[in-house]
Amino acid sequence: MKLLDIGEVAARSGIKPSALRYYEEAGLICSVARHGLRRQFSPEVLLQLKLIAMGKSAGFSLHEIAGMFGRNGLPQIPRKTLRKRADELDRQIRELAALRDTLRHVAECPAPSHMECPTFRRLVDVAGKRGGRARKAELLKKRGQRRRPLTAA
Amino acid sequence: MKLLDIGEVAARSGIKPSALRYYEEAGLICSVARHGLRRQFSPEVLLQLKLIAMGKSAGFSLHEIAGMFGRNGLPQIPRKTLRKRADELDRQIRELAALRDTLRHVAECPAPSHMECPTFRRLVDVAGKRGGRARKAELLKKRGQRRRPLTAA
DNA sequence: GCTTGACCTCAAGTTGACTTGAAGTGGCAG
DNA sequence: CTGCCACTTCAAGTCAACTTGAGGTCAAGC
Repeated sequence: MKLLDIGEVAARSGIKPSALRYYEEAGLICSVARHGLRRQFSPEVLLQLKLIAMGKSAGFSLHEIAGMFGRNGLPQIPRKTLRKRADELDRQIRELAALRDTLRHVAECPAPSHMECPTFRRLVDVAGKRGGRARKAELLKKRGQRRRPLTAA
Repeated sequence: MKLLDIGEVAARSGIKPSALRYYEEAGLICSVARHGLRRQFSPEVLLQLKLIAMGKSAGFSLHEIAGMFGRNGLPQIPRKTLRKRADELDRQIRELAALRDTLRHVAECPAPSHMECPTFRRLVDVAGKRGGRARKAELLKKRGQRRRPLTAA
């Protein structure tokens, strides 16, 4: 199993070396050795990076992701928590789908003002309904964080 | 149509007054009048805020969202762009679904190391396949932004 | 053996999205 | 008329997630 140095990992993952060092510092990934000064990564890290990218895309902070995948990059948290996360993702997926449908609708709809188009209002409402209460509770609880970078970048 | 002052909007939307002012400053919403010094918002703004929340949840930056919904909070951009956005959302939804499935799988799977579980690997791979090329191109193009906060907060 | 270039560390800077604090304003209840 | 209190502005602070820059290391090719 040959090792990769940081430039190689960067090239294959599309993540800059500086970010990779930052991730290592943050405990999200770890290099398995050094060649001189140079970090050597196992190819495994590419999979971990994919997981990290997925997590970021899902709106989790690096800190949360770090907590999600323990030491070796494999998830090591209570099943219950995992299921809760999955449920949250379901909610988020529904919202995104609503936004997507809204955009598609707007792209087609010839109405002069969307605010008056019933289809538009219904679409927007859909997003709010599901989990509205839960969302509010979460808001009150989490005062002051959850910036959630969207990634995809 | 009665107007709301900022505290009222904050209470109904769950967004702090300071953030609302910030959004106004950024051109995402606008107050329709002043009562003394106090901003007065049309109830319409609540719908706009919902759209903004959806956009944030979808991973768009406030700047992007501002570009998405013009002046009065209604989308005013080329249909083609809207459709492209919708397609991007589709991709993102697929990724989130993959992450969700991965989490659910991990919550159930009794394998000692997930990295060795074929189901796990397949799930993770799914996310990467679709749009890998497109993603890379975007990366090269957008150097240096797209931090994407996740919101949902 | 010398250069080169990809790596290293560490501190400081950047960006986006807000929040916080100080100092002021003004409508309205008493 | 007097307070009060929710609002106002503006500057500065904060936090996450990186990036940038200065100054240094070292293995490999010439």
